[in-house]
Amino acid sequence: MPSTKTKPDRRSLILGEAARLFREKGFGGSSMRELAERVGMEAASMYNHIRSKDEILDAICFEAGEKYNRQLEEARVQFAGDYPRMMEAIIAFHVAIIFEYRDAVSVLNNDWKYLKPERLTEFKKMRKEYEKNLAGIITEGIAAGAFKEVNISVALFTLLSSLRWVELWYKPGRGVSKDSLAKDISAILMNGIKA
Amino acid sequence: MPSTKTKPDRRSLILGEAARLFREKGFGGSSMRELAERVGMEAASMYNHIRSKDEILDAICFEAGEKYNRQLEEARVQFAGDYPRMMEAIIAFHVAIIFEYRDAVSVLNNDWKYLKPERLTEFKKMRKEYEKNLAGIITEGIAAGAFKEVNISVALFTLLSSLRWVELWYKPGRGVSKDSLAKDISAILMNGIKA
DNA sequence: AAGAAAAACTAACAAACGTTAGTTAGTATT
DNA sequence: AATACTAACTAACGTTTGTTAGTTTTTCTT
Repeated sequence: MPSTKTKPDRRSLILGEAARLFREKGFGGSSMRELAERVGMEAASMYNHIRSKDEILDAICFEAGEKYNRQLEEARVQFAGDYPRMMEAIIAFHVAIIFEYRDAVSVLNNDWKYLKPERLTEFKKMRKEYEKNLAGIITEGIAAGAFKEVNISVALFTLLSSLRWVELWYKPGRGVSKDSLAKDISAILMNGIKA
Repeated sequence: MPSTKTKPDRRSLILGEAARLFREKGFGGSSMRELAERVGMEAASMYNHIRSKDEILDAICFEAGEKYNRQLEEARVQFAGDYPRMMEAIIAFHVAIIFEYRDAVSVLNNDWKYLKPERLTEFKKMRKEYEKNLAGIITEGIAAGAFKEVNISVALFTLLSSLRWVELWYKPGRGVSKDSLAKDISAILMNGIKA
């Protein structure tokens, strides 16, 4: 049979450790030598598994980005027509992705601007597309009478930024479950804080 | 009379240009030579006005941080007892500071982690204190019956992150006034988006 | 067991980094 | 006019950077 979990998979190890390091020190502040130390090999040895430092950043950003794209499409079809539930699902999967891929999400959010020019353009396109889809959902929700007539751009970015902060704020050890966190965020964004 | 606007004030020029550069490329991604080029002098010449690259970051972060502290204290006393209005004022001054000191705010938000260890500790303390004050306001607002019984930490970070995003999203040329933006954000955070 | 392929190593490169030293030109003070 | 100060300059320093070359060790295949 084909090896299912036998491979050590050094490349994934490097990418994962790189995400951790970039999260702590930023892309520019992280050196290949320090990364190599964490991985447990010499800097030069890593080049047997990756092409360049830029390629590492590239892989992390786009792999994480695609996770978001897939989940958004899934929520779109699964809760078609039911906008409040769809929105809750969107909030929930954002939280879930952050819980599972915390380091990569951090890199996606903070270090995307250091992508090589050509790929940077593509990344921005992907991101804009995501925002457009999400804005579309809000617009439809308003049209369907499910949402208030809020400013769509402001609602979009309030939503995205509230979710982004989870990555910056959430500390794994604190015993906060992702379900309760998603629920609390939903409560505030859906109903506000005013009594 | 003492010179009120006669001084060229190279130090401020350097700090301002540094904020712009750090915003674009990050602290680690910005070199003293590139900064010097933007300022219009040689890299070495800047050391007549600043002590080190770290000192630049330090000055930007703490100066911007103090603006927030002052304004929060002001809102606290000005709207004592009226929690909805106080919250709206807080949202408004966050937006106002971002409109006026966009670059510095970006550095404050993104590059604070590169402060020298000793100052980093102090910065974190300042930040934690700010969050504590804001959390206190929310808590009091709930006790006074002005706010719903939301999760305080989640409300706090939803608020802060929604405001933080303004810096990332807002493009100066787009003709969005800071008053209308503050109003739209307030509407969503206070009342939610659900119809 | 032999040979091939993969993955580690050491050593070194050229470039860029923050910063210092030493000097010079312009400006203000005496 | 002499002096002191400010702010610019050029040149260079010692590190660190990402990366390559060449070699040796480990692992897989036959």
